[in-house]
Amino acid sequence: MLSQTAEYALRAALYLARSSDGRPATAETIAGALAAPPNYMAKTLHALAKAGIVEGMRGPHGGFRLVPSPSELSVARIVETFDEPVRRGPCLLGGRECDAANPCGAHFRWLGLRRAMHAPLASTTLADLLADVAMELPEAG
Amino acid sequence: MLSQTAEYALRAALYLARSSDGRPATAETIAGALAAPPNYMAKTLHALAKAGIVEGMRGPHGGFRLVPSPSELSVARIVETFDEPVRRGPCLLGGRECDAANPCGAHFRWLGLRRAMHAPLASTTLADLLADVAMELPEAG
DNA sequence: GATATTTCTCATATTGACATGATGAAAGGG
DNA sequence: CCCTTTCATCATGTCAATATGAGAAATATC
Repeated sequence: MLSQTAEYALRAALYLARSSDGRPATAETIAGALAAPPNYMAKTLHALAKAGIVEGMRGPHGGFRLVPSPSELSVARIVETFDEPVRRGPCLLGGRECDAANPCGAHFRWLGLRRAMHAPLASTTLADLLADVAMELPEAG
Repeated sequence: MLSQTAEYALRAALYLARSSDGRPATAETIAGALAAPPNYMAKTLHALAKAGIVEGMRGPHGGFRLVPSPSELSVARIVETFDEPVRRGPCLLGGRECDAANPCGAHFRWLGLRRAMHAPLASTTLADLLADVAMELPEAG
């Protein structure tokens, strides 16, 4: 359903949303809490930073901070940083290219299906996912 | 959104649904019409056969035939032959495993989102996708 | 039963996502 | 100014999905 990288990114964003106590969290801390590969998590967080979803701060007491408010940050925005939503290519019914101006016979039905799948991603925010969660992190040992 | 293999399979099934004139279509014919790699298409069709979605018949005038009626064949059934829908693994909020009996804080919201994404696949049939299409194939000149 | 056709199956390349490791650049504390 | 901490970047390795190729098994036609 989601690529591994996109899921790491979503988990990291959820972590940051829960730990919004002012202090940024380091890539290593996040990776440790999420049982994710530290180096890969760092790379993923950097990609989120380039997309403006998180902000990276270097030096002691540095780390990553969530930029948008969780209630303003959709799951779709995180996922689309890594998984391309539109698949350019031949249309469902044959070999040729297919778009709105030159649609194949299944173009609009297929588009509708894809949109229906995408809609929940766009309408769900981090705050929605965390609605059942108390907004603190357990202290690590 | 879909793996390449699953998309080949969906296209092949749509091709068979349109060309349901009694005669089976060979893997080569289908691959040619869909601009797909012939050998890979054959392999994909075989996987569909093992899933009971198509039937393969060997020998002259053999080929592949769609088994269920297009109106009874959901896109989900085709896609799930190749893309595993359930992702076992650590939960969204942390490193531990997470299920209905021992849910993480985002378990049910996340489950709801995944179900919302899956529902259109399950409720859309091949007949739905082909609703705008005349049920004949153009003759290959 | 010989032959052509076509699926079925195995073996092997290629490619991109996933992951790891090392180094460079910025920022705070002494 | 030096040292530590941390992000930023580059180089490389691993592996599953994708793709290719060749041969074996089955079936219709003659």
